[in-house]
Amino acid sequence: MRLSSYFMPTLKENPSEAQIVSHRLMLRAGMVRQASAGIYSWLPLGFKVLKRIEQIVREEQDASGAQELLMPTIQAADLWKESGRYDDYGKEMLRIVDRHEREMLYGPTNEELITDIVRHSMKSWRDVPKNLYHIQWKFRDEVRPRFGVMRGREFLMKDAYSFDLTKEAARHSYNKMFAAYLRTFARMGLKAIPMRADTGPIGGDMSHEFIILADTGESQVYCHRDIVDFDVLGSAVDFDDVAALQGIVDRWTAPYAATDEKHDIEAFAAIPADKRIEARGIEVGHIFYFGAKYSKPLGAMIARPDGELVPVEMGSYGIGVSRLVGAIIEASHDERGIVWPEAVAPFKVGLIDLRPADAACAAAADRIDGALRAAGVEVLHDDRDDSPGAKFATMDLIGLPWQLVVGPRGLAQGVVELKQRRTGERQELSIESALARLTLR
RNA sequence: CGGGGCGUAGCUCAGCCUGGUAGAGCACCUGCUUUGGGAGCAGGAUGCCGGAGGUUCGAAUCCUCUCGCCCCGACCA
Repeated sequence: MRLSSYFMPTLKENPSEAQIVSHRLMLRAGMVRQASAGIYSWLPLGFKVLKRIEQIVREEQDASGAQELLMPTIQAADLWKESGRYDDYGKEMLRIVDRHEREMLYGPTNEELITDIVRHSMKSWRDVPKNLYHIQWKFRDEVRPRFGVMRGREFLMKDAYSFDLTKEAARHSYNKMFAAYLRTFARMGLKAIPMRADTGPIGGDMSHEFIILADTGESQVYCHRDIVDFDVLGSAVDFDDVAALQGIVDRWTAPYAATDEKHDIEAFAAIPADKRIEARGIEVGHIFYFGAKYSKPLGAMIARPDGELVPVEMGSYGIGVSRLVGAIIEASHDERGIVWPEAVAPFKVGLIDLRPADAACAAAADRIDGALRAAGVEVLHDDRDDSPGAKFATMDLIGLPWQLVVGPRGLAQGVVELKQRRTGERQELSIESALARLTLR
């Protein structure tokens, strides 16, 4: 992509409405534009990142055996009256009346809808287990949206719902999501720590928030250092191996890790001082077992092998996809701008042509651009007629993992400069070795 | 929903107190010079001063109402 024709309206100055760093950088990098409070348009650069994150989430859900579907954003109020949540949900729910005076709502979540789908077609123990998910826009009319896309009113969320015959089977479904989440966040270059979360009226130990550590996080969290140093899961996870999966969950839930509201001061104090971590965290995922909370009132019953009808055992599993865009920036930036983990970066390489007016520079840059694209590497090629400083600053701001600088000075020596955004490390190489480096893997 | 603040050019903001032809920097357009970390000079375009009422000869400025946005708190993924 040539920057001269790409729609990427960057800002040199900080918009006054943005306080938190990810919000500022997203606006400055031209990733999003606020449409109204807590509601954003996603511009090309931001949309690319959003789709990358969404795709990683999708791949890992699929790998765990979950099946994707798509439910609507607008739901009928009737279902919510049936579950009893229509009145409970309060003003956070955006209520709409259609032309027939029928009460509708913009879905803040989908438990009712999925349960409705399932109750009509899941009748027997033979129909479970199932895990159905979708990635869809939700709306919660927050009193005070803030932090840009991290706490918007409209947000993109992956929500999965599991269906099982027994609580034991539901635990395995829960564990699958637990492992899938570890993999998902690790792939995005994040250290997400599962922390025991409030289970509400259900009780038990089956609710975890996945928290990433970032100085600007919204909540205070406490954990044992060991869990931060845990290895990311290898590629081989057998999601059908009940015992192995339980082992993974046991291992990750053994060290102390809690958010402020679940914090146990005594238990934390028992950890050796040098192993205690007190930090700020951002919740990017939440998994939850809730048994028959919805299946019972909505009559989602399945027949056991002995013929008795029982409410299906359910769990729900959310990942804040749009929130992750902000959260990743919170966890990965410096004073010059965003530092994208390669897996979610909008482009892998920023190709800077320092002097597009110079025929040799332009030819070299074009050749590199073509070679990278032919190798399947996404490139943002800065071919604008602008000062070098402006180009470097823009490229640092938008945070592409690699910058490849082509200029007259280097070309005269037969070299280009390759810079790694994260470390700032630069190296002069021949065009061929730079290409080889960037097209590896 | 309580408390506070801000709406003036695409962005950051001055002007408002004390009413009198709407400003600066950056960004944008033209030309020239420049070219390895947000360049220089010259010229140019850009605004219903958030909206509606009112006071006044005259309102960005004073008064009333309203809408929007931001921050702190409570709440939440």
